[in-house]
Amino acid sequence: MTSPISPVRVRYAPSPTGIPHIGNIRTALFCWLLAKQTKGQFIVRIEDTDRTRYDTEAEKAIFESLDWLGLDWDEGPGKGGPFGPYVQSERQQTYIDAALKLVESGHAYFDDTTPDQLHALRERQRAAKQPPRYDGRGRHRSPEEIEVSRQAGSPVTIRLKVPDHGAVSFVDAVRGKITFELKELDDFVILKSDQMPTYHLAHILDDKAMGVTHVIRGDEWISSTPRHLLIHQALGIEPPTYVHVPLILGKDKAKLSKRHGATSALEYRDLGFLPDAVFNFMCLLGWSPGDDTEVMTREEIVRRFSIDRINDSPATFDSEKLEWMNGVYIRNMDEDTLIVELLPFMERPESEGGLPDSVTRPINRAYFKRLLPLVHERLKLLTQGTETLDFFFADNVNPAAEDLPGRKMDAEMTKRALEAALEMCKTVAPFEPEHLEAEYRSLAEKTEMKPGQLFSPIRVAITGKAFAPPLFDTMAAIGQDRCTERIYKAIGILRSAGTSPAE
RNA sequence: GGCCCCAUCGUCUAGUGGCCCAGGACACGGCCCUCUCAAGGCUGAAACAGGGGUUCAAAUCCCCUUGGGGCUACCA
Repeated sequence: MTSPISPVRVRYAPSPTGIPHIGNIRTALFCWLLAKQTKGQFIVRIEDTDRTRYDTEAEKAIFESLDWLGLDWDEGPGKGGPFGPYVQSERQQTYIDAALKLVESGHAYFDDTTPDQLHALRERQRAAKQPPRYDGRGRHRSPEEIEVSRQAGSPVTIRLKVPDHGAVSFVDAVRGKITFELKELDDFVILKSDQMPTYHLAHILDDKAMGVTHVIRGDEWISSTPRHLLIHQALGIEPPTYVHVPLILGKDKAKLSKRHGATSALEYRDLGFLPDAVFNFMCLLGWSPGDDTEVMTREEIVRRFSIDRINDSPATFDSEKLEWMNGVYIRNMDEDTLIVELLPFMERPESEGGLPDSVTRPINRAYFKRLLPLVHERLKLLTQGTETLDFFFADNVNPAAEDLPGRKMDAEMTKRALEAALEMCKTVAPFEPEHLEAEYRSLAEKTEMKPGQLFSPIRVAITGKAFAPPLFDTMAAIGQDRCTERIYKAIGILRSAGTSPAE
């Protein structure tokens, strides 16, 4: 149960039936980590044997997610490798051959029970309070009967013969020994009537063919592992090491799914999260390095990762903590890198969260570079660039009258503050942060206001917001003329509010 | 229903029989810093699901109960 030191061959084998969610991708992450750590291989294989649920978009999303998180694979689609193809639908013949061989060796048999009959059987069992289970009726069908069904166009499957007594057990690398009674299992389908294998058959054949040493997969597979063990036995091959990792649950403690809001890696990307932060955070869901370290580089995680330290219990996804960690990563980022990340978000159309459409694209980089230090440590998400910087670019700042007064200020006092501020703004020179601060502080003294009281209305007048970067840096960056205009405008807003009957 | 898995603060977790009247992190409260918001510092509240064993000693081992989850498809 110790971590392997010899190189592993591990695979991430998603089925393209939906956008992969965090729980699913986290499994890929664990695979990747183990491969990197042991200098083994990380294989990606597309399990598209369910033709009815196949979705091109899902397949695209799988690769996009992997790319975005930087989980590069050694063998797989688009990359090739010595054991291809890495798409199951292209390996169909091997599954058919194997299934047929299992029939020949007496481990499996043809079954022509129709879906309707199966359904009726289950209904009867349910009504009789019996566990719904296939009753093995196909075991007694003669080759002739099967042939008749086949000619008649009835669906024919191949099922594995499961012994009706005995038990199978295996040692899971994270949970230890797990045993199942065989009488709990029914004869299950290994080759469907459309000649495609089920997951159970296909993955075993592929893993064997591809030399997979460790099967790392979600907890939900524990219950089908006895089936997989049985197939190995029938095929006369050794099973791999099983590593069942705990599931990731949504806020309601149910297995993560679409209805939990943002659940795919790609959604987090679009929300403004950094791949490194998501990577780091996901590693900590179901694994920990053993001390209190949480923020780690990829290299550090690769070095410290171990199967022994994978948790037994499921984790609930807490996006608040992810947001905090994203902030940490943003703060640790150098400015030039951050600019590159931030610009695309701010240059999106206004309707998609970008700067107002009136602001010309591309954004002036030199100006942007000057602004970034003012907000750098305030950002938690890349999408927040727009809201924290928009007033530097757009001149349509339009504060509401009731937002202008600071704490413990009435409209009259606010107006006085702004009028004094306006006079100074027109003439003060140089228009530099230190000088501005000194001047405005003495203005506060002269007008017998607390600095905060004077600064508050100015801040709102200039930025349109109660929360903004340091005032004088902001003013200097915006420039004397634009500041003057904005303060003037704010006074106007205050005046008309004061005279309106609604007040 | 049956089978399987799981069970430490709200959340992620440390803890592998004594170092634990349980440590860290997020979130939350207070204080400090401060032109606002952040960031930072200090600090507070907050958990071993319950019951039985085993042991000199249990969050840690065993059993039961309870709770949660997964599976029970010609889906993966």
